[in-house]
Amino acid sequence: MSSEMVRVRFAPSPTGYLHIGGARTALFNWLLARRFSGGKFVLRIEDTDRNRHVEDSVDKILEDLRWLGLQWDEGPEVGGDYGPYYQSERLETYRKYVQALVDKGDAYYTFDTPEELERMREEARRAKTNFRYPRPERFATAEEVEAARSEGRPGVVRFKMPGEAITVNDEILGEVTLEADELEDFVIQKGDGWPTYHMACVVDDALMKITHVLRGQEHLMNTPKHIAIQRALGFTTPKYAHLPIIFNMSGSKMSKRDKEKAEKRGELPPEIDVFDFRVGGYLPEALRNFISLLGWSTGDNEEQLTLEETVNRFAVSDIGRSNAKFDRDKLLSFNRDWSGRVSEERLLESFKDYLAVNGSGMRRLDDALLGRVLRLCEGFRTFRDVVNKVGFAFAGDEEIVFDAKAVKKVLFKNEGAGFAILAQLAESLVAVGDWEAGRLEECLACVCDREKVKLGAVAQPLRVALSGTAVSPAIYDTLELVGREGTLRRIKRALALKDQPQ
RNA sequence: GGCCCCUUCGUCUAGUGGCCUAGGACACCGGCUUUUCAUGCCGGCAACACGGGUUCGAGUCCCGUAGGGGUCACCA
Repeated sequence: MSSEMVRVRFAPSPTGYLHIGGARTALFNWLLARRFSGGKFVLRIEDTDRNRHVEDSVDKILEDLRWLGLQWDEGPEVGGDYGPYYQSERLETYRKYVQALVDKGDAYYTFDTPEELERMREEARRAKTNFRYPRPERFATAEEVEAARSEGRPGVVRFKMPGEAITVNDEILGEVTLEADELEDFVIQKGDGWPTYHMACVVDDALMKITHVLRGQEHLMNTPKHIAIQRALGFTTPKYAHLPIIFNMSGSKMSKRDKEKAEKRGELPPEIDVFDFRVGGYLPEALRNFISLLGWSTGDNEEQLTLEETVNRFAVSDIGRSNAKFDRDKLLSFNRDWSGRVSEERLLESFKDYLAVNGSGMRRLDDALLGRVLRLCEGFRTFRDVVNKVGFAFAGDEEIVFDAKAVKKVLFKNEGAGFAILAQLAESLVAVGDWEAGRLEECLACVCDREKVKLGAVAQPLRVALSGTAVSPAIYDTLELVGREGTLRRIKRALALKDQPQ
C-alpha cells in the first residue's frame, strides 16, 4: 500500500450496542489508519432510518469503542474538517447530489407504491424468475414530479444502472464481477426525502476523502452499486476490502436472538455485543486481541499481541477469505492470560470497572483490598470468576448458602469428622494473636499436629463453613479476609448444621 | 431459486509446487505440582471436503461435484 494518506471510516447505525462483528470491523479500520503515519480513522453515524433509531445508542457505541481502545480521529464529540459526522445532519448534501444525478439523466423519480412493488415481486416469485425493477420507457419530467409531490405522492428516486458489467477489485477477494443483468435500478432517495444507505455512503466516503473501505462481506453485493454511483458522480473509487463474517460456534450469525433464546432456557446468555463482554468480566485487551485474530493472523505462530504489536504487523493483504466461528473457550483462555500480563494498576482499574458496571457490592472495597483479592485469585479467567470465588468473604453471614454436596462430603463424612474439627478450630482460633495469614498458618499446623490429620482435613471443613462451598482462595488468606469475628460466627453457623436433617 | 464468496485438526489458523512424516493456539485426554477451585509444567489425540486434470512432484495451480455462507428492501 502506498504512503498516500490513509483515511478509513467506521460507520455504524445507531440501533443498539456495538456488535462484536462491528467491533472487529472498527478494529481493522483503526489498525489500518494507525499502520500508516498520518492515517485517519473517521467515525460516521449512519442514522438515515428514523424508524430503526434507538435512543442513546450512539453514546453506547462511542463508549464501547473507547472501552476497546479505539479512539477516532474525526467524528462525534471530536469534530473534524469533513463534518458533520451524523448523516441526519447532511440531508441537504445528499439531496444536491441526487438532484445532480436526476438532472443528468442518471437517476429518475418513480411513484410505485410499496404494494405495487410487492405485487410485482410476488408475480416474479410465482413465475420462478428473478425480479428486477423494470425501468420505465420514459422518465418523469420535473413538472410531473412537482405535480405528484403536490398531490402528496413524493415518489422515490432510482439510480439508472449503466448497462454494463461492474468489477469490484477487492483487496481481499480479488476481482469480483457482476454482469449487467444482475444489477437493477435501485432506490437512492426514499419517499421521505432521505437518502438510502447506498447514496449517503457513497457521497460521504467521497466527501470525507475515504481511501479504504473495510467492511463485512455482507456488503459485497452492494459494492457494484456504489461504484456505479461513484462513476456517475465523478468520484474516485476507494480501495475495498470485504472482511469474512464472524459466526457462532453453531455456525449461525451471532445475533441478539441467541441471547433471547438462552434467557428462555434459563441459561446465561451468550455475549454478543461488546458491552456484554464488559459486563461479563473480560479485559478489553483480551477481547480486542482475540477478535483481531478472526480473519487475520500474523503469519507466524504468535498470537497474543499488544495493540502496538498488532498495529506494527497488520496488513490487509494478510486478511483471510473464509468466515470464522467465535470460539468462546479460546477467548476465555486469552482473557486468563491477559489478566496475568497487564500491570497491576491496569488490572485493578479494569476490575473496578467490572464491579461498577455490574453494581456489585464489592465496588465499595478499597483499592488495596481489591488488589489483594485479584492476587489471591491469580489464574482466573474472568472477573466474574473472581467474584464467584471470593464474593462470600464480603457478603453477610446469612447470605452464605451451604452447598448440600459439600456439606455432606466435607462435614458429615466419617461420622461427622468435619464438625469435630470445626469445633476444635473454633477454640484454637479464638486464641490466635494477630489475625493474619502467617499466624493463622501456624495455628492450623498446630491443630493438624494435635489431631494427627492432614491439612486438607482441616482446611476443607473450614472452607465450607466460611464460604458454604468447597471452593475458595488459599485457606489462610480466606480466614484473614473473613476476619476473626466473621470466622467464628460462620463456624458456629456451620456447626448448627449437624443437628439439622440432611 | 438466481448471482456472488468460501472450503487445512472440533475451533481459530500457518502453509503462495519439493523445507509437510502438514506447524502453532484453544478445546479435549493422560501425567506431575497443589489444603479446595484454579493456575503452572510435561506428554498425547486430532485436519489438507470429494473427483478429475496439469506437473518429475500438489494442501499449494486448473476444472467439476458436494457442503457452508452472503445477497436479492423506500434496512443499513
